[in-house]
Amino acid sequence: MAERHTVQKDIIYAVLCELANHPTADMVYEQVQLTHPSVSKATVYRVLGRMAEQGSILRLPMSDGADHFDHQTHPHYHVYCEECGRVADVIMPELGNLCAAVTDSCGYELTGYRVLFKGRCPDCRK
Amino acid sequence: MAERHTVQKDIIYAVLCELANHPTADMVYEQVQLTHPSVSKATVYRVLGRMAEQGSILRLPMSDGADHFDHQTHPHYHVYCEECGRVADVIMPELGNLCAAVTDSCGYELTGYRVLFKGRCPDCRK
DNA sequence: CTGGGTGCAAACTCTTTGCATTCGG
DNA sequence: CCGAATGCAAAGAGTTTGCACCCAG
Repeated sequence: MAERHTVQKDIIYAVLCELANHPTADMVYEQVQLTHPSVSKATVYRVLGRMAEQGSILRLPMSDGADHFDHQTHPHYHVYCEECGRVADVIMPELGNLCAAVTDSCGYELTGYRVLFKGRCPDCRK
Repeated sequence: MAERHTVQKDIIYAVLCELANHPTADMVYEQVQLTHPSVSKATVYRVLGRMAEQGSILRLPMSDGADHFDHQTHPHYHVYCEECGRVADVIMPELGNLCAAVTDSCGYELTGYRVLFKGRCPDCRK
């Protein structure tokens, strides 16, 4: 019943940290392949999904298809470059105060919120 | 070259307004089927996609799979019920001031941002 | 030993696309 | 008429799942 420790988990988490640039599950898979070709895609998806559920990593749903993952779990925001698809961190004060207003206006009990900025990254602007 | 007016467009837009509850393309398709069984799913996706591109409706990417659509085009926010999937409008002051801070912190040229709240709707809370 | 984890391939969901046909202007 | 829009079915991307085998505790 207890969760087990496996080599695959270590590899996948290590790759996620190494890539750092908010990769998709598929990007993680590709990178894992380079050093550990025997790890299957299903395992990468399962491990990332499980870790995201447990809160040890973050799942970042982007507007365009694939979810990205972030090994940084502290609450922060992201910018998505609409030209190259790159994702960067945004440093900004918390918006926690928004939630109260929302509950008041619609009667929903809030559990969280998600903010995603879009634009063009410094490289694409040049 | 000019865009043409077709019956399908009218039907699809009418259904979108009628459903009002931020339906997915598939929900729109199902509803269209009831009265106009000859309209194909591809057309529903194409028409909704085109209208969203032109700005006559909004595409709302949700965390869970399918995109939802909104016939209300003025800028506003949404809450997603994690229990039943329902989407509601959120009345709240604009957050435009956020963008300046973001450009400063990461060097991205901002084109927009997206906010999505999550929680449980009044029905699911009871 | 035992059942959680893995690998593989097939299945699934949402969406897009190629192509022949239709029909609006 | 002419080409934008449609219908159909097949393909595509991203992700999940069933099942037999494997291995961590």
